[in-house]
Amino acid sequence: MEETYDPGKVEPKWQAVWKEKNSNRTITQTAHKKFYCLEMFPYPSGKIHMGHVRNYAIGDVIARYKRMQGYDVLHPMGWDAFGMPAENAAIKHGVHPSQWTHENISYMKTQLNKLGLSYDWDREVTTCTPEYYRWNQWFFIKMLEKDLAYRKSSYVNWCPSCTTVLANEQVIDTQCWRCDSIVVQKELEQWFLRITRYAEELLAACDGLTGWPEKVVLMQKNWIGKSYGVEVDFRIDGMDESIRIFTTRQDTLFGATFLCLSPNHPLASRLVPDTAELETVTAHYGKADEKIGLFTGHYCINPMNNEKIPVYIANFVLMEYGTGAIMSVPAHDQRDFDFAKKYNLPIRTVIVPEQERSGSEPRSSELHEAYEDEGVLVGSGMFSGTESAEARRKIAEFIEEKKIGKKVVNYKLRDWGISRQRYWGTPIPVVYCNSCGIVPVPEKDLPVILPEDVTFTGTGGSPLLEAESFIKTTCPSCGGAARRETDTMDTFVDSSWYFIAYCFSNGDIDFSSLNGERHSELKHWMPVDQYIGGVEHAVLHLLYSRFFTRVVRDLGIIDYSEPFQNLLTQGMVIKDGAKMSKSKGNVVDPDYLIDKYGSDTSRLFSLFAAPPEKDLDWSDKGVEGAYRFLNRVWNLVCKNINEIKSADPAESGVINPLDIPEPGRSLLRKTHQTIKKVTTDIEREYHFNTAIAALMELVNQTVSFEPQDKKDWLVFRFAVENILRLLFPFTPHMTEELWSLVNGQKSLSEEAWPVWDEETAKMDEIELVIQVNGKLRGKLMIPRGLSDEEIKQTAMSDAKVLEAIGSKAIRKVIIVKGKLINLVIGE
RNA sequence: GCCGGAGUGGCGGAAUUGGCAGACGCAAGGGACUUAAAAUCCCUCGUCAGCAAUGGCGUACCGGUUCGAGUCCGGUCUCCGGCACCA
Repeated sequence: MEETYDPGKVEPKWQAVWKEKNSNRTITQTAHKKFYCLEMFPYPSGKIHMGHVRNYAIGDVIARYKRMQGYDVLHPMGWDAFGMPAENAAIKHGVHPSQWTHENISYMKTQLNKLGLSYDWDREVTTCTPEYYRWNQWFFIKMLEKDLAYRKSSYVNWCPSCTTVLANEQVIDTQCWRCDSIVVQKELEQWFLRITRYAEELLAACDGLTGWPEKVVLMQKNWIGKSYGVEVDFRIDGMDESIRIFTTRQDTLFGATFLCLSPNHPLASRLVPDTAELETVTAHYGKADEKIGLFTGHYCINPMNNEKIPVYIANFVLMEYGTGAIMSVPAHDQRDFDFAKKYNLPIRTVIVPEQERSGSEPRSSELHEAYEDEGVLVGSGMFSGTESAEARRKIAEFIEEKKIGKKVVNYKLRDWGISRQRYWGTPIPVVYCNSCGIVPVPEKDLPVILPEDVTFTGTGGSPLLEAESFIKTTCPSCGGAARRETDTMDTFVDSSWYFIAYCFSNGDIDFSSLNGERHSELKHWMPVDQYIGGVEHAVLHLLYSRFFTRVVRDLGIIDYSEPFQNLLTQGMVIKDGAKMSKSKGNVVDPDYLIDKYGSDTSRLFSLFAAPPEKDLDWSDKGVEGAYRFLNRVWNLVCKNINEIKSADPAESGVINPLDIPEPGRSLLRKTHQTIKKVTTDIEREYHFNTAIAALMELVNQTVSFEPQDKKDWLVFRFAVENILRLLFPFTPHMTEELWSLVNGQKSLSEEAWPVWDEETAKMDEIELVIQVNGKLRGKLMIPRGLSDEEIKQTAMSDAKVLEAIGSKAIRKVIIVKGKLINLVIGE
């Protein structure tokens, strides 16, 4: 019976058993409590990395733990399968993106199964299949109907050599990541989703995200970026035209000494007809290095004091935020200050710190930098003497009364541009007809299939531009000749609703003909109870998903607004002080690790080395330690298997602690304490590292226990059975094998999570810590339930304590029940 | 610059509500077993003083509150993350 621990034998065996028994299938019983456990699905890049192992190990422990607790668990997995790398592989190696992607998926799926992850593969989704992406198109059509999708012209990163648009992430230091050409800004017609319609709701609901890390909620809030301010019209002198500016600092309006327009502002080209001149500023638009300005020759009138101030075009003014025009108050804004210094413009102080309020004169000459803090207004007409915050309120009122502007709320959040000039993505389902214009593809004609028969050159933009049979179509409206949209969707669209797709049984996604049963499936499983993934998605993916969930809600499909009840952002896997990455050459290959130690060891180490939300420092020696521990457990069971089996299982669960002498009694107590500790550690923010540490303590104590008689063996068996149950979610294969040796037929995956008995878990005696003036002076074992006076007398009987007290008088006695006594003595 | 987070042994990390600092693991040193090695087992392991019992010091730094502070408050330093010309 004394076999050595061989994960290479044990792990495939149990993976086959689980598959055969279909242990991981989703059971939907609406009367049961449900738990939807979801890990972020991977991009099928080729192989999984340690970050995946960590992410999925965390999710698998939670899923298995919840199943043992009697929940119906939904634990699905899928593939975020559209995207650039597949297209690059096509260009580089001549393999079709579809083939490349599906081969990767197939390999990575075997890797995930080798890790023993308990996914219900019946619900697998792959976003590059027509069955999946048709719903991207369907949602897009629905959003068009609701005016949530629209087309507009905007500036994008354009590589003139590859003739394609680049995502921001693909622009490295103003150069194209592929060909190193200088990327230029180009105005293009693009499709947008109107996420800004939900800006206020998305922001307000942030406060309800109590199951999310505060940091992530804050990042979402900052990204949405709400601010309160005013818009004010400045009339252009000598023209029947005015410029509308936005500011949050209307308290500084009297300090405006010039006005700046974005080079992309519609008025810019009218005020500066010389395009060459305007181009000198435009070329530096949005670049943080230097401030470039151009005087337009025009002036406008500050409506607060009727002052004439010059109008500039300035490269640092963003067209995308506010109105694309600002008033410049160099005394109280560092950017305006820098600009004023460069172009020799006046600087006028209108806010002074509180302590300088008494009769201060404006002191523009002294300023070395802008004073951006709050203060008291000076030189501001009827508002002088008012404190900043109060002045902002009053001036906003004044502006509205005089009808020179209005109060506004602004958001940094912009509409989501989803057009990509790439092949490997969801075709945007619209056609362009010469007579009807933009026509959506009717629902019945979906999906618009991405053609497979295209050529990849890497130049000349998307291969779809050359696919005449795809492009040429007929207008659904008039039947005339029409051209298809050749842009595809941003892949973030795919991942914005995949968690809803998993709720359909058998992977049979269908939003358009929801009957009662299908509806109730969605209702039953949504929202996700626990979502787990990397913090790098803290803004985009999570925000898009929150947006999409609301759109789906407003289509009447679900009645939840928030997709993810609880969010766990796991830390990175670090080795030698840096994130594991191919370029750093510090990767550990999961395949190698599984071959050498098995997946149980790999899982255990990645869960033990750090709490999930923190970065994990990889240590090869630490992995050895995890492997050693599993060997200890293995030997603990195998070396004692006959004695364990002969202890009656019916009795071992109901041992009366009073019948057991020490040290068996102590082991029994430890077992109950460990059940409690592991359970509460998992419940408390998934602190698996301390849960595993507690199990190691129990294993150590069990190993050193030497049973003397039958009662002792009952205690031993009880400890062993609980070690296996508690360890099962972490290392399912090894514990299944040992469980089958100890307990026969029933699989551990069908067993319940153990419960502890509070009374047995309690110590007979407590250790009393004795302090004198807060310093540790002694420890004593005392019976539970002594009175305060008895505790004091006991403490005072200790020789070391008496010595520490000496002849001094006791002034005060502080007793913490069951823990500590502090004797406070005089000097 | 703004907004977060974190600083605990040689290392990863524990310490649940203000109550024994360093659980558990790794590394290191010593020993047992062995012809030998691996594996395994036992002991030591914050720091200073001491043969020892024991005592002093110690959770980035300075100060405060408290009978008592890794934990709370004020200030300083360092590191990490996010955003960044958002008017």
